[in-house]
Amino acid sequence: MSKPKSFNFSEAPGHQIRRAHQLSIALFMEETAGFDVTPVQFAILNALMDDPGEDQVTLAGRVAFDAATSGSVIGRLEAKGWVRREADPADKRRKLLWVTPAGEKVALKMKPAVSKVQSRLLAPLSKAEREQLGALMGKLIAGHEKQG
Amino acid sequence: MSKPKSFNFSEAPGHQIRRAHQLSIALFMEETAGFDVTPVQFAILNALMDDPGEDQVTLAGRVAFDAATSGSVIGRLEAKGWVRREADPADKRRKLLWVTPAGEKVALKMKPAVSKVQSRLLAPLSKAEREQLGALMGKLIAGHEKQG
DNA sequence: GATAAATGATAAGCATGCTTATTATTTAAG
DNA sequence: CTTAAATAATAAGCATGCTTATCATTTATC
Repeated sequence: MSKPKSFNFSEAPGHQIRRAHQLSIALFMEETAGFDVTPVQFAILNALMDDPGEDQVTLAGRVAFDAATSGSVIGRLEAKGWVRREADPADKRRKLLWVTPAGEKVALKMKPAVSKVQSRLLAPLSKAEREQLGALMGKLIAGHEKQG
Repeated sequence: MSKPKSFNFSEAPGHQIRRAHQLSIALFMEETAGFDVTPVQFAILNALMDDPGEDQVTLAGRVAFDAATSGSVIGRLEAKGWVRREADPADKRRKLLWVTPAGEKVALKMKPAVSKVQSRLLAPLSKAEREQLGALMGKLIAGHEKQG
């Protein structure tokens, strides 16, 4: 309706994505309040449970984190006693990572809440629309990963 | 193919959105390198050009920023001489904002680069898919704004 | 008109998220 | 085998982005 003088902000894809990200994090924090785990921390905990003993670089790549950032996140997880870090005897540059039993317990206990975040986030869309969105986002991301 | 033990991460909407956000920012920084303007700073500059003399709260709401965050972002813009802050004589709590001529010049000069960010971001999608994505994201965001 | 509640801005504190630099270690090249 | 290049981790620095607390000002209430 309104003709913006400079830039149609609300329809800009970058802005939409930022807003969606903002909503996603807010819902996560709301649903998982009390666990004291951020979305990023949960992502790392979760990824590590799938591949125990992974090193930081591989892990960071798999969840698409900056290596420096994931290092500090893992440091916080280690401080909470949810992740264990150990030097690789075969390559002393590397530090291998394991989720501790306590960390695993927390991650498992959080799952229902995390599932609820997803359904709440996508609640405004129909089932068909959710699948469409997932497919489009997947294609968009994959398209950029190829020519990384 | 692989059956994840814990959580299908790459397909989780929150993760997709985070990745897309990451890509969006990276493209922005790449295309606008040399301007020394972050996506958030451009957003504010741009929003202010549409509504000169706006106060921080209204502005923050319009671009969906946290008030504290937008305050510090505006502080940096002010330091660069691109935004002018002035106390509202009618309500001394408020500070009204204007884009300076220098700020306006930078914002205008950046526009082609910003447009390119958008086309590069959406490049993996067809025209129809881009429109679909925009519509779905718009619906998702609007759905959450309603029950804010 | 004094006082309580609300509002706008800022500060402080924490957690990403990035870049660049540094250090330790390993691999590759000669 | 020694030196150069590459790699993994960390540190430091900056910019979001949020919460909570504080301060000044304004509005509402009695």
